[in-house]
Amino acid sequence: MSDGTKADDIALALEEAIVSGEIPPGSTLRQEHLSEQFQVSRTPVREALRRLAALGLVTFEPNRGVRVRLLSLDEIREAFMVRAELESLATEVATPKMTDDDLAELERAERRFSRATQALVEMSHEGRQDLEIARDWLHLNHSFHDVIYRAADVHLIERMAKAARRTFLVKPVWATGADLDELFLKNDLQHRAIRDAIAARSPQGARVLAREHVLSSGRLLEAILDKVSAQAREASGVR
Amino acid sequence: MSDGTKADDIALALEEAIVSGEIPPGSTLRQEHLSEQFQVSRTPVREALRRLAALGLVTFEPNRGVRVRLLSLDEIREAFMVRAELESLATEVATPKMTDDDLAELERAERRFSRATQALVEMSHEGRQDLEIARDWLHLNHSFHDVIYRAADVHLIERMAKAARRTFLVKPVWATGADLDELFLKNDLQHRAIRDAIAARSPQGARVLAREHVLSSGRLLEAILDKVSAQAREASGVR
DNA sequence: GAGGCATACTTAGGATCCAATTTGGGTACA
DNA sequence: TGTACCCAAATTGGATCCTAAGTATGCCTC
Repeated sequence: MSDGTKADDIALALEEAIVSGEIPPGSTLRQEHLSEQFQVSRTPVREALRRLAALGLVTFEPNRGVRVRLLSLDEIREAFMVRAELESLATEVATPKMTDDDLAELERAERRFSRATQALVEMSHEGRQDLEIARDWLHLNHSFHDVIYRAADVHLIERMAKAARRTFLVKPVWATGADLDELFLKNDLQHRAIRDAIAARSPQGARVLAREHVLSSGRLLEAILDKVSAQAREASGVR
Repeated sequence: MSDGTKADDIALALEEAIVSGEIPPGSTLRQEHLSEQFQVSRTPVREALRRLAALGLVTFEPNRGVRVRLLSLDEIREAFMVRAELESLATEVATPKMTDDDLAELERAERRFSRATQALVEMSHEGRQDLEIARDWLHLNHSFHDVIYRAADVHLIERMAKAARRTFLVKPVWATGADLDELFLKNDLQHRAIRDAIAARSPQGARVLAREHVLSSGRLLEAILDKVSAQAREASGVR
């Protein structure tokens, strides 16, 4: 019960659980079950669900319950298109506004992300699957862009772009492999290029690079999804 | 109680009332007042408010009530930037997908909007203030873009662009005058240009035109807001 | 034995009730 | 006279209860 109302807390917790894949897409949520899980009555639970419904994470089916939304590949592609437009816009707006402090922070964020990418690639070479490293990678990826948002001071754009971020699940992001390493490294290099363009005070350049970067991330995710489903097919074929 | 739950109905009604300016921005909403207004208990009212809060139309201040969000000029500008990006993206996506039927419908929408613009300009010349005509104009403006969205078949983009549409109020749109006529007519011509680009199967061209069109609409709204506030200043000065 | 209808059970929607927090006014004291 | 404190009224947040809608199960009929 960190802050404010319980409905908000529950909404946050459920959002996290849905986005992280802890609650599988397509499953139906029982209000009573949630209420005893969070040790509250059904009232705040329902208010939280209304919020999630407005965000598009769940759908209400009157008198039948709420269902966790499951996204098609098309919708995931759309989400990346939206992010590409909005993040590139934010980057363009941010470029002239970035102070030296902001640039220094951006560089720190970029370094941290670089290290996370290194760790991910090493992990891939060793054939390990460390969910914590993968989660860190994703989080630091977002952190980089968050620095830009903060400098751009565009609350509405930020809010909508982050809504687009939340539409797809991060759970299946944990396929790695030699074929993907190249894409991961490219992703890392793109951060550097974006920062260079900002440092060079080129709004248009930064914009184009940011756009390409997000679309490239989308292709990376698609490659990962392909690989995951291929592995799943193989596994079921063996069985 | 057209469909589904009362919470949904109330949310729709409140959304309309807020966007239309019927409920003034910055005012606080009393749950009990709303419940007797809609002839229901406070429970569905609160669920409706949660939905509006998730959409960003109102803000919850714990134990203090909900406040209708009031937007700064900066945020209105942001909303138009978002719309410019998303609508141009949708237009680009739609262009190769438009069937002849879609194009015919787009032309009809454009014609209707043209007539609404004519009516608006005539009204301006006669010095009248007809809220119905103005409302029609805005509605038909949206209709034109809705045809494009339908053809593009991009639900997420459409949802987010429409969320951006809803962030600003349409109430102050009712200043007219000779200085604004030019901008209204330009707006109308841009629709024609966009349709021509789509008909010529030029996704990039349509995209650029759509972007410029939305940004131009933003400048139009700013001009209107300027005029309205100037008139308000004059009125209070006279008094 | 299969299909349809009725009934019981499950679950969501909505109303009412209680608790907790805020705010405004009034009073007492410096 | 101004300020601080306290109490009461108003209002929201949350819990419980009731109703209605939907689903499943079982019985009856063909």
